[in-house]
Amino acid sequence: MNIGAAAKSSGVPAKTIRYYESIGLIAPAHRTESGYREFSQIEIDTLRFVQRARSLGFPVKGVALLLDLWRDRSRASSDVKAMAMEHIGDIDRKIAELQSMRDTLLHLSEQCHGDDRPDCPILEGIAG
Amino acid sequence: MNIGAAAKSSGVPAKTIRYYESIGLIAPAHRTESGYREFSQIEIDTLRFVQRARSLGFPVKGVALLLDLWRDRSRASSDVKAMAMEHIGDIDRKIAELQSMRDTLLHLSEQCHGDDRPDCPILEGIAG
DNA sequence: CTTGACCTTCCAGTTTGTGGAAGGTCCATA
DNA sequence: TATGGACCTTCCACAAACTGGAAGGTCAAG
Repeated sequence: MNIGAAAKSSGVPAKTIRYYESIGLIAPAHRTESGYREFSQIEIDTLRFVQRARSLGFPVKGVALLLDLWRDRSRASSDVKAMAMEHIGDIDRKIAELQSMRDTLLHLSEQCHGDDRPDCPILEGIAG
Repeated sequence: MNIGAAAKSSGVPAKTIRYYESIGLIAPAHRTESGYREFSQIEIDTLRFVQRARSLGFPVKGVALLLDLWRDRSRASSDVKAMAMEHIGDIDRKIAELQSMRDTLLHLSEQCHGDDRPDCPILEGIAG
């Protein structure tokens, strides 16, 4: 399978596959005589794993760790769970921050007429 | 006021003030004979505005627009409100995405023993 | 043999700063 | 007056995670 087919099959864009290879997240692909990359089913599976882990918000370095655990048949599931819980904590902090922004903005917006007049509690609120 | 005092007074780090100047978000500061930047109270107020708008999650380009509206005494408050509502929409989308990640991760984590055994529904879930 | 869809590498840009090096300035104290 | 420490200056590099585009090679069908 060449990179275009691998991209379609894994959900990771061709450009991104090359990028992942360049940063060492995935192993360098085998090449045909003419230099085209070739991907086996195992490599497609790996790419799909990466894609899913990324879509769960794990940073690329976290995905690298997850890949190591995934391939380590003697891993302890507690190690994986610890990573997941820590990541959930990160997500919770982000949600809380966004929620706080949202609350403030909504509060300010509710006080703003939103008409042709210049009077604007939103700007006043930001100015403090 | 030199840049260090401006930083303390506005909450924007000195390095970041220089950066904002370099990208044109704020006007170039006046300089003393020896080349030090000097900030007036108005500039401190502007920096504080920028700091607050950023902390509400507005991107730098959005802050630039807000600054324009802030300084435009003939603005319509509806323009400001529209920006705020759009930004709230962005935030809502981010929150929803994070919430979805969180739900999936928590669901997988709940199925994982988290002990010494290698069996791990989290990795299985990511692998698909 | 040509054409179009692939593939290759490499460089640049995105966003929002942060860290650090090399060197000039200012003020207080010895 | 000299000197030391805390400022300030510019400039370059790095962070995360890609994405776009240019220039050029390859493959398969008609």
